[in-house]
Amino acid sequence: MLDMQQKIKIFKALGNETRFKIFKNVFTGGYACSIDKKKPQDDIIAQATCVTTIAEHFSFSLPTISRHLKELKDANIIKMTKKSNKIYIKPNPTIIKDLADCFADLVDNYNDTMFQFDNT
Amino acid sequence: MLDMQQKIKIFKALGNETRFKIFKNVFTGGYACSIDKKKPQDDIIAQATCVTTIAEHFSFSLPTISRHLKELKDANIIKMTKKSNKIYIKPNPTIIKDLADCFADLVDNYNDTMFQFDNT
DNA sequence: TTGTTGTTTAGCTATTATGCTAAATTGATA
DNA sequence: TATCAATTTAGCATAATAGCTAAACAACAA
Repeated sequence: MLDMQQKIKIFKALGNETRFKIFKNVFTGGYACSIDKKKPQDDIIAQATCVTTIAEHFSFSLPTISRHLKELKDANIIKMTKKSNKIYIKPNPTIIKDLADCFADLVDNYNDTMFQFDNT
Repeated sequence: MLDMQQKIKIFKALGNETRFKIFKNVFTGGYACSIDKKKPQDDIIAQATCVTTIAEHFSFSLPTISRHLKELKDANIIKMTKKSNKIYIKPNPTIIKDLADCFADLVDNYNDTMFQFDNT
């Protein structure tokens, strides 16, 4: 699935408050692109959002948000699709699923083999 | 369960190669404390490991590893128990379980409500 | 008491991360 | 073509991170 370096990249990306908030909102649909709200049915990625819209939710500058988004993209947490002169941002649920599975496996494996631990 | 700041702390802690390796090995039993190997049955936390033993697996200095362990402890990822003049390190599986659950929920919620996404 | 082992703290340096503004780029539109 | 809107790149300042060595501390052993 995910190799160690990929995992570390994901953790690094999510270990920053601004990026974590972006991640959470992108995933839970917390953002809506103002333009798309007017004509959702016209657009195949109507539920996606764009860079400027996300930046509006923060007090940081647009370039700063842009760079945070790049990091989330490089960690494969979000997907960015250019359409005309805008970039639509979507979550990448498969990678988060992989991460959840990897943690769950770790815990399962731990419970199976290390039951003799005293975890007080 | 975990609030946002706790999650960010966990991600920050795991977003470093050395700490990630320590975390992985502590969880999977990759370390064994040399002293305890001689008399495992005598010790209630025989499967645990200690600071010096972990440091032996890295080319970094002992103080450096000590500080990494402190960060993992502060993020609640590991538990450190002092016994005589040694500190035993154990994983904290509950927090990792919480994290796995939180990711899994995110994905489930995403799949339920955002099925109209085109995730190509 | 003196020494030994295990660990942390202090203080330093180098690198990385995070913010900014200004300028560049890209695509759409008048 | 000129302009506008959306985004990124460049260059800079500051803060945080991660490494080191030396020194301190804590518990045990001789």
